[in-house]
Amino acid sequence: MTHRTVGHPAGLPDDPRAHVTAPSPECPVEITLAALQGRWTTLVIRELLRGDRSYSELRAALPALSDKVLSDRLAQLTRTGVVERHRRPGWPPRVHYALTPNGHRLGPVLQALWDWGTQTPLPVP
Amino acid sequence: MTHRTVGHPAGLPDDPRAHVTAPSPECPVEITLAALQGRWTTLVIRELLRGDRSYSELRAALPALSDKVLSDRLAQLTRTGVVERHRRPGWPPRVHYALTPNGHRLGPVLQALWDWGTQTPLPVP
DNA sequence: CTGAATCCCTGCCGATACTG
DNA sequence: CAGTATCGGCAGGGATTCAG
Repeated sequence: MTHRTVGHPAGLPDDPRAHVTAPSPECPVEITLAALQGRWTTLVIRELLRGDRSYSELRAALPALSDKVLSDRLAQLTRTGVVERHRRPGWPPRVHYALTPNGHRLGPVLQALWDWGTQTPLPVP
Repeated sequence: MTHRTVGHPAGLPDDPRAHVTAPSPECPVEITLAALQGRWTTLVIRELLRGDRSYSELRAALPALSDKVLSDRLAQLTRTGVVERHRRPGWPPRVHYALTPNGHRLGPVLQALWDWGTQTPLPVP
């Protein structure tokens, strides 16, 4: 959502996207949130941060995740440049999924999310 | 979503939430994503990172944001411990919103999201 | 001024069934 | 094995209107 949150530690000196007054898909914050968006997304990324996985390995690791949503998530992550598909020719079909370099850079991002969550009491519903 | 993303830099040595196999509201990553969730949320936080704001100042800063969604967001952020409300007695009613200490700690989180987004090419639709 | 209540519409996600 | 097709329920969010 277009931030220049605190100081200018790492962003451009005066990025115009830091001053937008409405949600914009070009804002870096929204780009990242869009990549992480959707139920199960971060769990799939977590599995792949531990190493490459085939489709069935992902299904086994996340048993409650349906085929439809799993392939949706893998397609989304492929579109957003987080994940790469690798097809092995022959039979039976074998497809491996691996994080791209960009995908690996989500490690620190998830760590930041984890850290804030551990310092925060659960909201009282 | 329950991660222990890379190594154990800051999390507990063996937090069970790092191994959950389904989305869980107790996972620190999900707690944070829930706090940031929803359209306009991060823009509201950005405004408040720049300093306290009254309701009408927030409306002026984000003109395309409707009353309903603005009060929804402020209620959500209050529930999640990010924002505090301060009513000024008297007339006309004046309400100021300010980040809590926890809210200020979202600065580095948004910075991490910003940084990843700037290193990532926009997906080709 | 600062919201809450209502209505409607859209898009997500889960379940099930089917294909290369 | 690795997906796609289809359907339905439900929640998110925008516009408008009403209230303290």
